[in-house]
Amino acid sequence: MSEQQDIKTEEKIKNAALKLFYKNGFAGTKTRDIAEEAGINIALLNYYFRSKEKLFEIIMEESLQKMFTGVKNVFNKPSNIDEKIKSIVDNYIENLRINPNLPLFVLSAIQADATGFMKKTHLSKDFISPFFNQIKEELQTENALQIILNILALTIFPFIAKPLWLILSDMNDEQFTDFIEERRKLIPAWIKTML
Amino acid sequence: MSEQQDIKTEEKIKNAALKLFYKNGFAGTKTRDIAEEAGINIALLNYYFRSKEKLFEIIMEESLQKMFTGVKNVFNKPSNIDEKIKSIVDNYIENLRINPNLPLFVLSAIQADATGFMKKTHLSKDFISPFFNQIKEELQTENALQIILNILALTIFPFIAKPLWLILSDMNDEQFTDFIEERRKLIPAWIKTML
DNA sequence: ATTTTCTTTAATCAAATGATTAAAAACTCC
DNA sequence: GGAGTTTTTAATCATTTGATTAAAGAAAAT
Repeated sequence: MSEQQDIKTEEKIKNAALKLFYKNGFAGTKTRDIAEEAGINIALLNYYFRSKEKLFEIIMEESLQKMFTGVKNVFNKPSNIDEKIKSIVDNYIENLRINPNLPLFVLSAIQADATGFMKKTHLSKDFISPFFNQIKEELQTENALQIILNILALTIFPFIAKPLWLILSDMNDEQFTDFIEERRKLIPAWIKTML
Repeated sequence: MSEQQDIKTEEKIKNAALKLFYKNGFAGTKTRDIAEEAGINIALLNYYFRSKEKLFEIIMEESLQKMFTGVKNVFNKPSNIDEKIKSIVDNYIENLRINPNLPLFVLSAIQADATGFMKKTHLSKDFISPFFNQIKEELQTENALQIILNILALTIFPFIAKPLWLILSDMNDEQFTDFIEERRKLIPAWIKTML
């Protein structure tokens, strides 16, 4: 068996699918586009993944993994709040540099089918509870949820709004990268001033 | 001519189209779905709007209007920064209460076709310049762009991430509304502490 | 009332699209 | 090197989908 080759073809399809799903969503991505992008025959897509839908589910599952595994570990790490905030921001920005349109992909898919998503994912309150409780107790604030959402908003939103922001701010890609690098340092400071 | 009836049918189609485009995007929305949602024959869609694409462009144009006209006026109003920040947040939250998934719709569409969008819209640096310069000059800060993005992020992101946030925070719709109402007051204060 | 114009419908078309099939090609193992 | 297995391809199918057409129905104008 050409183990090496098998993995390569399967991976080629997944890479192509990810790229197109991220850009155009499920309905906007045609199996023929994926095949062309991957440089393979359309039938291979069904041979390896049975259907476009199954392929999408795999991409989605791995995307959720990328989006949440890192932060989950940070949430559960035994360190102080300042360190955690810094880690969360660093973690997200690092991931988003590699996959800038992962959030829009995930959030669009959830919006299109929130109930279907709920059934498949294992996300719940438990996910943020450790961090939520730490903020609430150590800082004696009732705004722990607001603060958590602020961290996510300040970090993730720029990537979601990037194409529009480039127009509004008249930046190019390189300037945007610098702009984000600046934010990476500023966001933890901003959050601290809110507390 | 049944002027009244005409407007009604056209409006029914537009309302149905907006609802479905917002939820499922352009590719995910089928003309038959729009027709069914509007309670009309498919041919009427083409009779009134020539094509699905033209209908989409109209919805997009009106959406951009809703998304930017209000803020543009605030930007250009001769008032102090604190007042402006408050107005921007109030303005957005009011609009987003009515059309919660407008931002995701617009941002997804831009991502799918950034160049096509650039050609049609008249947005540019000029849009934020008045507010940008005011912040820069009155507050002597180099972070004016970061601050503007923060206002947008803190205000808009919760609506984009709403379906996911409801799961993560274990809120229901009513609690989310209260949560946003709280933010409406908190965001201007948070921004002030950043300056 | 009758003609004319505007609106709506059912039926249909052509292209796009997800999926399958049968056969060829490549590879593995003996 | 040949049987058996896995991978790949070209061709095709059935359905979906955006759009059109021709005719019916409703309203307006004369």
